[in-house]
Amino acid sequence: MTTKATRTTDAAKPAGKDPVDAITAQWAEVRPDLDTAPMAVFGRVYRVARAMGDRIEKAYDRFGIARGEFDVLATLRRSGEPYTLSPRQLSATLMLTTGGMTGRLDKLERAGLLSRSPDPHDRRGLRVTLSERGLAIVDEAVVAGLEIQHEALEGLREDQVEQLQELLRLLLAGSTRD
Amino acid sequence: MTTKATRTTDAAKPAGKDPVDAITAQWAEVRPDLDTAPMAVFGRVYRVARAMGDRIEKAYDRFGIARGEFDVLATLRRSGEPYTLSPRQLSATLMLTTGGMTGRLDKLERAGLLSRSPDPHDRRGLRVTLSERGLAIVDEAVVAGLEIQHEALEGLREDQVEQLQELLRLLLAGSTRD
DNA sequence: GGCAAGTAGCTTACTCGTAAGCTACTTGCC
DNA sequence: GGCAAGTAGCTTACGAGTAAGCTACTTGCC
Repeated sequence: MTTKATRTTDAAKPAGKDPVDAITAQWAEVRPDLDTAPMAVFGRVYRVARAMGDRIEKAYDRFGIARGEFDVLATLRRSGEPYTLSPRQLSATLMLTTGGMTGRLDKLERAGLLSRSPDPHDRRGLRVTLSERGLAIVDEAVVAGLEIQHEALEGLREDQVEQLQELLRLLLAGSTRD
Repeated sequence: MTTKATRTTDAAKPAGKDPVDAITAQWAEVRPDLDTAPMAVFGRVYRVARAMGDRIEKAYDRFGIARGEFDVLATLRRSGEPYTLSPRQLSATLMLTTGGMTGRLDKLERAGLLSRSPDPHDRRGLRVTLSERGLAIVDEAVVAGLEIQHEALEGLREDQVEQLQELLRLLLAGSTRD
């Protein structure tokens, strides 16, 4: 299945030029000594992340939550019943400072999507629990988000998605090792 | 990386589990009705973007610039001599509001890496020009950044990088169309 | 030529994140 | 048991972005 576009810049593969091609071409012109291949890879990664982040943010709008707030609800949701975690677990999972988590929890608690209660076993700690409304909203929102993501993958065949998956796994490993 | 996580070519799902696998597995448990494949793709994209952003930010530290500031300098640099663009062109290219661009230019001008001068043909406008120091710094910083990115790609063979490139091109197209 | 509409860049108010420091509580060691 | 060190969550100060509104200038149309 490897119809790989080995030849660098011929009329090889389907995809046309995109903004990242324009940028790397400009670099090649002014700094021909640089190997711009990595730039093209990560440039596209950044743009996909940003574009999809914006789209999904917009999809969550109608549920009255921002993306970071969805992430909190989703982390609680996927932890399973009783949908309870500590602020510490949440901030660790979401790679957020504890101060940032305090803010998100404040907003979500005010909106009635979760509640904070004292941890019965550790008086320093709290237990954050999804409310019924929070559960309902996250269960709808996750579907809405997946739909957006699914659409973005429509241009890829099944086997290409799998291939991409494997390559991204390697890329993530390389990007986070040490 | 460690030993031989590079046996990607066979039926065997090669690379070991990563945090994204854990998340999708959790979702599969509590919501077996969902197709979590898109989540796995974009989850890795987000994580790569964030991890590499952090690394590169750190690499630019020694040049005294933040990543967003590098982007401004880089846009000027790759535009070629005389390294001059308008704030409007910069904010459009970098997908930044004009207010945000004002702030970045303020910082960079204060640091002596660029200068603002009136546009001789349009008295509303400005021309932003890279200073000699700005040029020197961006030329060093771009190499430092590429080095980080190159390292992150070490776990991939040449042909895998090309394949990834093509797939990301499709993904970006799907993520930004409409 | 004159005026409405558009554009360039800056300012202001606000949001959401971090870093660092605080208090309260728990843990480990003697 | 008692105390130093560690941990949980909140607060404060700050940074960097957006959205919206401002002034100054340009453009297009009559």
